[in-house]
Amino acid sequence: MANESSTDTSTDTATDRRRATIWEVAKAAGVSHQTVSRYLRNDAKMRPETVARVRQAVEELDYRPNLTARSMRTRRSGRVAVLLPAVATYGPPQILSGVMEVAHEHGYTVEAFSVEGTPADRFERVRELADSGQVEGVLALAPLPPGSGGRFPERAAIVVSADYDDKFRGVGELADGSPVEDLVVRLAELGHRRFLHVTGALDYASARGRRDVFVATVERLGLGPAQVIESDWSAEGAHAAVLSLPEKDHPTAVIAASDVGAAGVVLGARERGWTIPGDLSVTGWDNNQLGAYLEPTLTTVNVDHRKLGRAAMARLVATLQPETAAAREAEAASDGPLNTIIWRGSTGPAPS
Amino acid sequence: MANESSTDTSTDTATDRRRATIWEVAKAAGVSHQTVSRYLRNDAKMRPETVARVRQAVEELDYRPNLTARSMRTRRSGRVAVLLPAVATYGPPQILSGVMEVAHEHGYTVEAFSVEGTPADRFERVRELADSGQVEGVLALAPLPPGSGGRFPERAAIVVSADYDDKFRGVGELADGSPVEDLVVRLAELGHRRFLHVTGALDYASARGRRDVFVATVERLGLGPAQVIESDWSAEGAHAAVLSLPEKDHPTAVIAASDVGAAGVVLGARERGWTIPGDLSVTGWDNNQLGAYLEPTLTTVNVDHRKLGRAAMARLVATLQPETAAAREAEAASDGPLNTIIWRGSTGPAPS
DNA sequence: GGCTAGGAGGTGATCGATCACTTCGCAAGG
DNA sequence: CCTTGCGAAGTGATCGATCACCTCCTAGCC
Repeated sequence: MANESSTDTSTDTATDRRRATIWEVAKAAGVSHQTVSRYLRNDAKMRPETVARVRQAVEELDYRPNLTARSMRTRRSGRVAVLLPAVATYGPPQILSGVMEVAHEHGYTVEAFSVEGTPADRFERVRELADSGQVEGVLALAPLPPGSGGRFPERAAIVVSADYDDKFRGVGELADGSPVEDLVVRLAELGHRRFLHVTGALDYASARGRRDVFVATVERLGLGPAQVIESDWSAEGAHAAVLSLPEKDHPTAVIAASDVGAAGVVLGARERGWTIPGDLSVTGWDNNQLGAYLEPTLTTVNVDHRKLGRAAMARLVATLQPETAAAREAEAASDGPLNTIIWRGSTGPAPS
Repeated sequence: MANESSTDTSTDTATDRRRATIWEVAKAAGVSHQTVSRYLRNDAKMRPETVARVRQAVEELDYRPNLTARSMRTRRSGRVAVLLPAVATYGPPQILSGVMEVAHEHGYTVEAFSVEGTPADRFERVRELADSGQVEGVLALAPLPPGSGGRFPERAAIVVSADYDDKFRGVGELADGSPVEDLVVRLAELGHRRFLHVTGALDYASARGRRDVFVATVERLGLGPAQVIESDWSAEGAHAAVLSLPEKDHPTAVIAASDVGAAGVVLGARERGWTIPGDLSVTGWDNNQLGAYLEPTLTTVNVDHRKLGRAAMARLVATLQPETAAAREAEAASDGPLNTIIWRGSTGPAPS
């Protein structure tokens, strides 16, 4: 509403007032340009008096190093590219916050790219970026085609393809499906014996991860062959899955791969006359804010997206600067839990 | 799960295989470096034969222009900065998608920054960015302090502070509160006469915008002094607001500033024994996916975030390249609606 | 034939920093 | 007294493009 929006400074001011160069600073300080350069790079071997003179000149002229010139000479751009999926319908910005935090902490600036299309398209884009020499590294927050790992015979840029998929659902070491194990174990303690997992779209690595953990856990607990119905994150898919269940000996606990899917499960259960959590316990994933206001309130998994982003960029930085690998360790060590389960009203003891 | 994650190319390959320069291309093509430069810049006045020779040399050497060197000479970085709020809990990535789309369409790369703290901190950061000469423009997707508009006496970079606030809720010309008017009018047609608006946090421009439109519309329709209760986007605040209403002649329609707030309203109404939409109609904002699964399903406002982002960057580009201002017009003209109301079960005729 | 116009391409300077050497000055050691 | 060593600062080359200006050549015209 206020008119503070859309402000442009007069372009002429911009043009004629050029920033001072290292030479001008040198002249003002009565030293050589190289001495100024030393000052900028914090070279230890300078007389305090000289340092002071340069410092003053820098301040008077409001000098700032031209990073373009610097990076031309040093052949280091100090930039990393982050590839974001273009079509993310879900995908918290906190992940990007975490990414930027770590990048800036290590002196990198972040260039954002988005890319439409298939994983193959993305792969091509990443190659291009890595090959362009514009950036030192590429962090792909969208999945690349399976097996593209070894296929980066490119130049300067190093690629870390993080384990995220199109919807920013984390998988792999960063955010694996392990909470599924906790969910199943706890529900088993509550007496549940027949479990069902309604998956996300299985071309998503995270969906596969959750399914795999589910299957492994159910079998480990000796709860018979795991029941899995493939779906696609949507409520409709989960809804249909519930309707397809047999009336007799139907599952009493459903692990959905998303909150939206869980909502579909609840809807389907209602239509079949099953009460929740009386006849059926349901869990979701994502901690959607409205989950606490569903009827019943929804048990879900909360994901610390910022931490996810931090870990991803820490990995890239560690690859770029092996000597700073300590950073990555530190990052890994700073673990509070990445995922926490929030138990609410949609889960309860198994029906007797 | 797959081991395609975290891949680093051998650094030595990166180091020794330097990209060919314009000079090497020139030598290979048997022309001068300047001719190669002409070829790159698509200079019209070249003999087709020469063009072919250069083209072949470029391909053979897999040459690509060093953009750092170019931008050093041309003094144009081709980069714009986008300032993202660090703490956004809500804030769809589609907005960033839209921003990047338009930037890339116009040949800019996008540098992402986030910033913690107060609007004043952000303002300082924007100044710094604009002043650094690193970027040609800054797009602030977080609000700056009121009145900071005229205070950018900086160099090259031009600043457009878009009308977004900490939670990416759009306001102003891009996404004003006008859907509020439609909501109120339609509900009035359904017989409602006593309206209540539960605001978002009023330091957010978008919250103020929605409130202002609400007040204006209610008064225009002659529905008496508008009833407004200040809240903060949260469910708790909205919940408390409902509990504070009088039993007699309470409002029959509540416009909440967010879906979460609407959920709080619904909860409060339940506790008071009011049915929805029988005794009370409720509307939200944001089109949270779970809104369709609340009891009752939630009427809400869907916002086209990608379009929002496109419009914002189009504005910046138009400022940077006034001659291309056509772009902005085109962007503005390509309007499907930015906001659409989704009517669902939480709204209905006024109680008789 | 001579002169001009303009197409096509070449030459050298330049952008603003860092790097690799060189130089200067002073003190310690032989 | 000369040499050596080293701290401190200076000189010139360099990164890879573009810009400004110059040269060459040929066609066209009087």
